[in-house]
Amino acid sequence: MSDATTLARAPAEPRKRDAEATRAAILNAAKGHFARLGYDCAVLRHIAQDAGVDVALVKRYFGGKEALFVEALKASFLADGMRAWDRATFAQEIAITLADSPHVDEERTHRFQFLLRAATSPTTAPLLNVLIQDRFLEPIRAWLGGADADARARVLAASYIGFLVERLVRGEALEGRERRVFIDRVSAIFAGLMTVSDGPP
Amino acid sequence: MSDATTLARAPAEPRKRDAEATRAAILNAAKGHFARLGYDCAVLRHIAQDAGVDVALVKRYFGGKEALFVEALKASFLADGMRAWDRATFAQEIAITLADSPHVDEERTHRFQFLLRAATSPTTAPLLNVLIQDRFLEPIRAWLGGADADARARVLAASYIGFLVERLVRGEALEGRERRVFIDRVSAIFAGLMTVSDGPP
DNA sequence: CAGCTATGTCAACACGCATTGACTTATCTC
DNA sequence: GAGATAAGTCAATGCGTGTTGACATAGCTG
Repeated sequence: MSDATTLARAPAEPRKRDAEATRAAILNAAKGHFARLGYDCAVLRHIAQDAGVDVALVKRYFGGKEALFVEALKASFLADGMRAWDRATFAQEIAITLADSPHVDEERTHRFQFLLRAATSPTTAPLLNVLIQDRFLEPIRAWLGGADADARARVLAASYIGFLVERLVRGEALEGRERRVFIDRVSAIFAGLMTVSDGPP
Repeated sequence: MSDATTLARAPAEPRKRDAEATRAAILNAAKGHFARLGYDCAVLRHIAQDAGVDVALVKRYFGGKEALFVEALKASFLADGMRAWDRATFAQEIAITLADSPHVDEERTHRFQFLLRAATSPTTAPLLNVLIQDRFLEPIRAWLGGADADARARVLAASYIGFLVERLVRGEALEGRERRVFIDRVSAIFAGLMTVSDGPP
């Protein structure tokens, strides 16, 4: 396998010299690998190979693995934030996505998987607190609005992550009645968190 | 640091020769390390050192890292299952625990962290499907009972895992009003999942 | 075209880890 | 008490990884 790939890759394209482009290619490959494998299991060599460049370039452009990780994490979150979700369909839409297979949605949930992997790796968890607050919790909080938005955002974010994990280990879409009930229950939870509480002000 | 511990440990106790005991010590240390660090970041040498034995013994008694992991995982789940929770206070109790710092509860949630870490490591995730079904989802399902217990158990388990992650990255207890609202919302979710649906049979 | 600089390549190094087999010694049996 | 066997120790090996600096060359600049 190893010699096959080596031989196949070698004479392909001498690769145009373009700093911007290769930097972007590395970053892009890194996002995927970190999201799929987490910091500890991701391998620089594989990332580089995926981007079609030499490993040494990640040092030149990013300085090291950890720096690359931080950069990729930021870039992943820059994407769209808590964009204009339709409040009427939000809960249902998310629930359906979560009932599906993890593979149908890879593009959109990549950044959340990234977050999940980062949060559960003991190496990277310490780097997260600020980013979580600023780019994850805060947008959700703002989008939710109303009283106690901070606590509600916390619960919403946590549940979401949990469903993400569940979908990850489940590996395939839910079917039939279980799927329907799952969607109902999950969307009920999200919907409940969108409404402001009945408690004292 | 290294020489200090080495010197301190060396002349302490020559360690009685007891296969059962050392095997148990290794397993016990392993449970803690795997739960805290996950499979990939856990280090056999540290586990052995923690158990007060030589690394070579984990090979003798378990065969290798992966085998030790599986053993520890099983042992962790054997503990008590979904034991006799009081249905009246269940939701509230869990919510309070989740609002607290992850450190106050280490003993009881160790096995769930173990599960979480195992589920989110790409190396060990494949080993989990059966165990998840048999020793995690199924007990919850049985405890919940009623219609659509499988789907509800799924949602309950997923939410719980999510809250666990949130508490993990939060690192400290919630305080004041945010804490109260958090507890209310979370226990509402769990309570909701305990009641059988209003949908069609 | 000559020469310079940014860009890309290569081969090694250092380190941590799991694994392994040969060696030592306690504990038990006859 | 002598010998056997289980229990524990030690040092070394091999592999994968991040990192690094020396080297090659494309593409621009004068």
